[in-house]
Order: sequence, then structure tokens, then C-alpha cells
Amino acid sequence: MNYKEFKKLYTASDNDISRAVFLKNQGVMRIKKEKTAVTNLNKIFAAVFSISYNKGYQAMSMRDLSLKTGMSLGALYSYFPGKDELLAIMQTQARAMVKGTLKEFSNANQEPLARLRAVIKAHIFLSELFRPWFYFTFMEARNLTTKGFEAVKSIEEHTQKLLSDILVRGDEKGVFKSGNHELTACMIKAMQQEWYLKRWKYTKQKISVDKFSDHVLEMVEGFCLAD
Amino acid sequence: MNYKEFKKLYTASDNDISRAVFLKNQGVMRIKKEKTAVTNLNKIFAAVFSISYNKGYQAMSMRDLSLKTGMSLGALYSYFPGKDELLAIMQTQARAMVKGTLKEFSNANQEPLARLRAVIKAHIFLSELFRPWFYFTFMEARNLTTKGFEAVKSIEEHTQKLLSDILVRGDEKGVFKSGNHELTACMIKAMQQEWYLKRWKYTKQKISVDKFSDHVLEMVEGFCLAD
DNA sequence: GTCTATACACAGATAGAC
DNA sequence: GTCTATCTGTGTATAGAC
Repeated sequence: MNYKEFKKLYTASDNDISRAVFLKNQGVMRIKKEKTAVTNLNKIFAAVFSISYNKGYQAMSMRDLSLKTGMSLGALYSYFPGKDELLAIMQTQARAMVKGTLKEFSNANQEPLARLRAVIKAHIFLSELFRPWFYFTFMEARNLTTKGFEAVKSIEEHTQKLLSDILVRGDEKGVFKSGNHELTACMIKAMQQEWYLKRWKYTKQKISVDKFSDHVLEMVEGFCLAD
Repeated sequence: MNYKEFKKLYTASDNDISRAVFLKNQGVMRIKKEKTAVTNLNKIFAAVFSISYNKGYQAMSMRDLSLKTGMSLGALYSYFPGKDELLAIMQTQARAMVKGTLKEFSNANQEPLARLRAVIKAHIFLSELFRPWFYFTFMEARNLTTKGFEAVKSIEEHTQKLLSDILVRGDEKGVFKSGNHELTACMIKAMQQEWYLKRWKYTKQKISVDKFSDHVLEMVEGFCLAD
């Protein structure tokens, strides 16, 4: 699977995320019409990413957001109860998306090696498709409340286990070498994260997402595959 | 080399950093006595790390810092011209420390494999010894001015080149496989960074810095060593 | 649903006594 | 060198007109 094929398989877009946010948070937002809400949520999220990419979420003021979206302060506050809650909503939505997608790609493959490849690539490709969401989730996790941060740790452990389970299974089947599978899973996650945390570097070096993900897999397979 | 041996070889401490900051910034700080300055800079840096670890540098107010250090607002401002400058000073100092140390450990080894091992481990061990500095440098780089951020990119590229040069040299000598050495260097850096970015995870899983660094080396050697 | 105007808390920074 | 007191700008959030 390469990135192009991934995008054919996986057709979700920013619009779908905004719609999901609207449906989940109807209780707290004063907007009732779906179409209006989705349009403006798209604008709000795009503005948040654009502003906080450079100076961080804390340093982004509501006035910044108002200016960038073209919406007034009053209008913004009818989409979310407060700045902290907006952050929490976005983080929660991002986590749900990742969890769902990885499960989907994991289930589509039974053999350990094929499953490992699919899960690793799906994660990298998903982070390419929704890059701002991934970067944001990582960098702004600290600004969450304790409960929110627990959820961050929880998904980190969940995706680690998804990988280590595959490694253990492959080990039992004789496809993979034995070793510290938890640590190997951590290394895989570290390499995946590199793609969206240091995107400027790969743009500059003209390394495509396909080249990058192939290299990750080469390293992982070089280390994991039984002789 | 393990972490214990590293600490015997490399005896720098927080005190040395504070002294270096004092000496380099005598032009901008109103404090003249070295001993006073070093003592209080130690307090200031420790407080900055403690506060900004949870909520980020932007969200830390000067009043927070005053409370944590036990120094008044007025006193703080005689150690640095402003909050932004304090950040810049800390980031600059951290970069100088990393650059110097890696060079030292690189030069101490001539053979590509020995040099690769030394540089990789030195970086991980250094990040363990000065963990708050490393975490802070990464997470708060965004809050720097354009010029400051250029410096961040510059050291990222510098350490990447340090690694890729070793790989190229070993490739020529027939010790390492050929391949995309730049990308491999990126992967190594990603794994190293993992150690200080997700320290909570390794504390929880009771994985020591020696175990971690050995695993990184195993993966790298498994991929790089010629048959 | 969206706007303008505004409340009020808290930020960074400085002056000047000690 | 360090303190207290204070200036001034900006932050989040809300009320109420349209």
C-alpha cells in the first residue's frame, strides 16, 4: 500500500470531522443547523491550527481566532463553552479518529507481517492526511486537564499494545524474532511520530511520505523478521 | 559504555550551566557577584522547568515564577531583561551544551561502528542527565522568534549530519550497508528523542536508560551492519 | 446566529525605597 | 540585590441589540 492507494481506501475529510464534532457536542453548542455548524467548525479548526502551529494554543487569543475566522467573539462562543473546552473537544475527536482507523486497518489483515505493515503505514498515512490534527494533538496535550492527559496516555498505550500484540503473535508463529516487543513497539511509534513532528525537515529534504514509510518498514523488518 | 560510566566521564552539572549562562550574559543582567547569580539562576531554571513542564512556558506567569523561586518580581527582572529573553537564553545554552558534548564523544572514537555507538549513547545519556533541558528545548522551540527557530533547525540538521557522516564513512569502509543514510540518521534521532519526550512511559514500564539505549543500538545495528 | 460593547481579571514590566 | 507598589495592555468571557 502506498499513500495514493490509502487515500482511495480511506476517504474521510475535514468535513467529516467537523460533522462528528457537531453531532457529539450538540449539548454544549448553541448552533442548531448542521450545515452552518459544519461550515464554521471547519473555519474554526483551520484557524486554530494555523495560529497555534507557530505560537502554541495558549498564546493564541480568542481575538486572534476571531480575526482569522472572520467571526466575532460572540459568535465563536456559541460554538464552544470556552477556550479550554475547545481544546478538549478537538483532542477527543482526534483520538477517536486515530483509534477507529487503526482498528480498521488492523482487522483487514490476518497474517502478522501483513498486519504489521498495514498498521504502521496506515498510521503514517493518516498522519499525513490529517497532519494538523496530529501535530496539534501531540503539542497541546500538556494544556489539557489531568483527566484529558490521562486519555492521551491511554491512547499512547493502546496503539503501543496494538503493535506489540502483532509482534508477539508473529514471534509465536516463527515469523518474527523474539525480543523485547514492547520496546520495539515504542521505537516504531517514535519513528511514526517523527513524520508529523518534524515535517519541515522532510519537506526541505524532499522526502515523500512513501519513501519515509518504506524506510521505517525496512528498519523494522530488518530488526524483527526471523532469519 | 553504560549510563554509570557516562556520568564518570562527563561530570557537568546544573551549576555549570548556570555559571556558563552568567558568564555569557553579564552584559544584560544587573547581578555582578557570580556566586549570587549562579545560586539564583539555579533556582530560576528549576522553577521554569517545574512550572512549564505541566502547562507550558507561555502559560507560566512571572508571578508563578516569583512564587516558586521565592524571589520577587523585581529581583527576577535583574537576572534577565524579559520573559522572552529568558526563554532565548535557556534555549541557546541548551544547544551549546548538546553540540559540545556530541563533538567530544564523536572525536574520542575513530572506527565508524565505535563512533556511531558512542554518539548515539552519549546523546541519550546526556538527555537523561539534563532531561528538563531537553524536554524544554523541544517543547518550547515554537515560542522563539524566527531567528531563534532557525537556530533550532540548524542544530537539528547538525546532529543529523553528525550521524549520517558516520554512516557514509562506514559504508565506504564496508562496515555498514549502503542505503539512504540521511533517512537512517533521522530515524536514529527520532528514537533518541523518544526517551526524553515520553519519559513518563518508560518510568511507568520500568525501562532503564541502559535498556533503552541498548535497544536503540540493536535496531540500528541490525539494520546498518554489513553482512 | 451574529454582532458590538464592555466587564473585570491578570499579564509583563518598571520605579524607587531599603 | 531585593523588595513593594503600581502602571498599562491584553486576556477570556458575557449581555443584549439586531
